[in-house]
Amino acid sequence: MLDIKILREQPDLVRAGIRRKREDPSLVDKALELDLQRRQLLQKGETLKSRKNTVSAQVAAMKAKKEDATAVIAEMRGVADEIKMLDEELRTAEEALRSVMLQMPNLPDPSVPDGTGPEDNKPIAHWGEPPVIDFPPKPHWDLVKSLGLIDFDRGTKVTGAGFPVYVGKGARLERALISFFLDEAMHAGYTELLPPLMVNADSATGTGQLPDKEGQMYVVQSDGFFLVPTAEVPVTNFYRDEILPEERLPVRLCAYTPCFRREAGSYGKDVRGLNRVHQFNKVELVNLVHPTASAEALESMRAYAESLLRKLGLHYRVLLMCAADLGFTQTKKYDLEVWSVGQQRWLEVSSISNFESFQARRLNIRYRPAAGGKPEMVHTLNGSALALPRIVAALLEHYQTPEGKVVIPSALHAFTGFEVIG
RNA sequence: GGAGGGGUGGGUGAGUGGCCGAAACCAACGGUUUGCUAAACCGUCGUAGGGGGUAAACCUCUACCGAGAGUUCGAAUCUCUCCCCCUCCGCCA
Repeated sequence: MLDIKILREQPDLVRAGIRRKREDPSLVDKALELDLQRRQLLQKGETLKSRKNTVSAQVAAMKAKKEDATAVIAEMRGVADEIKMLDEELRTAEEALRSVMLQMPNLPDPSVPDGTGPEDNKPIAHWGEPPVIDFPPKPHWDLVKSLGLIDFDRGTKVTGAGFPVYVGKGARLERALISFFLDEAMHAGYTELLPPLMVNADSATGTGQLPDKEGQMYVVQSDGFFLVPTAEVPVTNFYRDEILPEERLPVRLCAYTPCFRREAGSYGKDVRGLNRVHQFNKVELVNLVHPTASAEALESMRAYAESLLRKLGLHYRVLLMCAADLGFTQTKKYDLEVWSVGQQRWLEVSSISNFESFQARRLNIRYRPAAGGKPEMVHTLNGSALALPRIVAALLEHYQTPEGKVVIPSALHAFTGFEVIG
């Protein structure tokens, strides 16, 4: 959520940002109108309440002096109802304003390029080379089948399509990658959380899954919970409604969780193998930082995620997302994509975003300046480090041998306990 | 799931209809005192939203004592619903 004060003070700036995101700038005018209406109602109601308080104090004083207060009381009878009505109107206005504000996207950072879609994302860095393979490389869905690493069919039987079962060395490889990513994060100074896999509606609203993206989450109807679509949700909500001392910043948290996504509407393309599944594993980073530090934090998170790919020896590229391809809550975002030899295409394995104060305002996470003064919103960032399925896909394809085996990169040996599959 | 107890400011904790945004203590911050430290003493010490003020300072109003609704001229205090925590019982990994 944006700060309503920015709308009041610099509406043009906000409109321009919204336009860059290809969303509706007239939201600004709607919000300003509702804001004005809200303040008028507020003033009316408060004047009345002030009078009520004054008169009530008079009644108390009169009764203390054993005077007759019935006249005054009679005069005030009915004022309570009037106040109630005004409060009701005010509540309606506030809800309308909030609903408009919740529809208003975060503004893109000035360093984000213009664009109209994914084709305008800017590749800004490459690392490594596609592996030299002098035989027809297999896609990972063939490899996991022939090597018995993942059983998609039985997963479909047990739950449904998109719920793979990892088997034997496949399961072990998955676990090894999770441990590797978590250990690396710990060495980089992150505190590990193992959070709940279900969250309540407040948490889902705080990070922006609700109200818009409800259809993307699995819902536990009977208890009003949502299965986490990413660890971002429980982890960022960890400090919801809190005021942190400035000395505590930056807060750097990491967490492994399974991620549950309905992926409604994405049937058809790109769903083969591990490209898109309903449950997958991911290690996520969350940073809560001082407002002046978020730009730098974004870069350092990106550099950290890159370091993981380098240790795994995977060919990758970095994309700076254009304004149109930014998510609703994001001001700036990098995607990391690894090269899939078997599919001859790039696969997104990490997305690193700065939300500045947008999420913090929804979540009400503030810090108290060390110098004293009013609490201010922190800036939040998150990034995958990393999402497992496509890493596994790229890794199996990248390190496959002509005999159909797979060589495990040395960084993982300590975690897998084996160096080759097959 | 059943029975009982409870949710008050950063913490402990008082407050059963008005003078309560809320005692007291602790913590924190500023100061006085002090050779240094400690102690003592004085002061400050919640959040949010309006209005005023050129802005900061500051002034002023309103709301908030788990959440919501109700009773009343007036609610932290009484009533109802819900949420959460604790204790005991049951069930259970």
